[in-house]
Amino acid sequence: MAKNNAKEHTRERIINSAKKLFAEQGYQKTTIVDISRRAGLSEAALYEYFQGKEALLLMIPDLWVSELVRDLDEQLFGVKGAVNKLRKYLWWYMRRVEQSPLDAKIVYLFLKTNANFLNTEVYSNVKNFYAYLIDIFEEGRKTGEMKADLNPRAARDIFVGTMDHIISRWLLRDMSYSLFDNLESIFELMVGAFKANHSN
Amino acid sequence: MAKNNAKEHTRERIINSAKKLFAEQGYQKTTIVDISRRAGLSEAALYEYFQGKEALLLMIPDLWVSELVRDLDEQLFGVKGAVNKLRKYLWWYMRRVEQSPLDAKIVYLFLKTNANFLNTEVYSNVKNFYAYLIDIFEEGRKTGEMKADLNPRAARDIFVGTMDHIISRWLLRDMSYSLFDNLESIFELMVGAFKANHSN
DNA sequence: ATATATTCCTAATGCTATTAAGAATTTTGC
DNA sequence: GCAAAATTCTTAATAGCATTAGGAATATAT
Repeated sequence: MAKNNAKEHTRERIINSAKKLFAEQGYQKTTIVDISRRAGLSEAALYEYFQGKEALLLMIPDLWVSELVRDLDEQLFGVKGAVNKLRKYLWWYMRRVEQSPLDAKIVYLFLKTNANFLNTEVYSNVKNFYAYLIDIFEEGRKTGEMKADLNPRAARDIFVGTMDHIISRWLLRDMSYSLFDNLESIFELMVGAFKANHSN
Repeated sequence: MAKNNAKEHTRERIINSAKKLFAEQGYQKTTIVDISRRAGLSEAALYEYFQGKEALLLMIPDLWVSELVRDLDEQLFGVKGAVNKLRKYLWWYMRRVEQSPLDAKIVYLFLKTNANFLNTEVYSNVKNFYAYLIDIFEEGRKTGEMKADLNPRAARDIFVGTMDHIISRWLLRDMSYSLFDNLESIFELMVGAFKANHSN
């Protein structure tokens, strides 16, 4: 028990060191020595905990994204209406990104360029995450809140694309402004594409 | 002259080798030896032509994007109406991506994660490229073809985000389907957000 | 035809990920 | 409590790769 705690603690120290360094300096410029020093270990000891540098990179978004997926259900529980769900989805996700910029940076800037991305467990979690949107659009279509001929996949592409674009820019610009700037007007504009025409 | 031709030819051979290898195996897994072998040189000779591996990476999108910017004006010349311009913009760009998937892969998957991206000349070209959209939305707003209260920057974020999302997915999936699948329905849906309501 | 500049090569150099070999420490079975 | 086994750790290789040194081969110019 003391053992498992200690081991878990060391593991976390390594992950946190890696997260900070990857996000600060990028994956390539961060060395195993940097990470192990910051975690208070020799570099060889790190290999007792992780298979290598790439495995360590993949571990970070794995933890973050699976926690996000767990949280999503709860966040949308009780929200009524497809448009309200969409809004909640966007604001909630943006806040999570704002709260964990290091994780977000790794997912958006390093993970997606990794050749193994499509084979990772992270990827299947990300898919779940986006699949939720399909359900929301389906619901909106069925209840008449959204266009009767709405193509849920097309709508999802627009929604996800816009969201990811805003986040990527924010990360590239080093989080120097609020993620929520202009979010309202972008959301309103985008939702205008999905909503049924109020012929009043 | 013979000299300059020869030099230019070697330069191009190096760029083409790098382009192919970066796109195939990724930036990290491609070595300078790989590139120089394929170009028929020793690795040291390559350094007569490029400062290093990263400079070589940046050269590729630099050439591509600046050629795109040059072409854009001509392509939109004579197209009437903001929505028609938007459509032409999207279809033209998708075709260019389809025709130069190696360049596109490097821009989308390797360049944007590079810490120096914002300081490159490529970046200012990309900005020009996207700035064009602002003009189109302004025009649409003024002529009444689009909403009177349209926020051009918000509209651009939606348009660019969606476009980039579709392209990134296509590249990650190894270009295994047509980029134009469903493009029409996505475009129609998106444009619905921008167009003025026809109260007829 | 010699001097100068260019393009190129082989052989370092130095950095970094990963592994080897085994020491120090903790855990386990008694 | 304690010896054996497992674990966690360290220093010292090893090997791959980007980049540079030093100079040879080739082309250019006067």
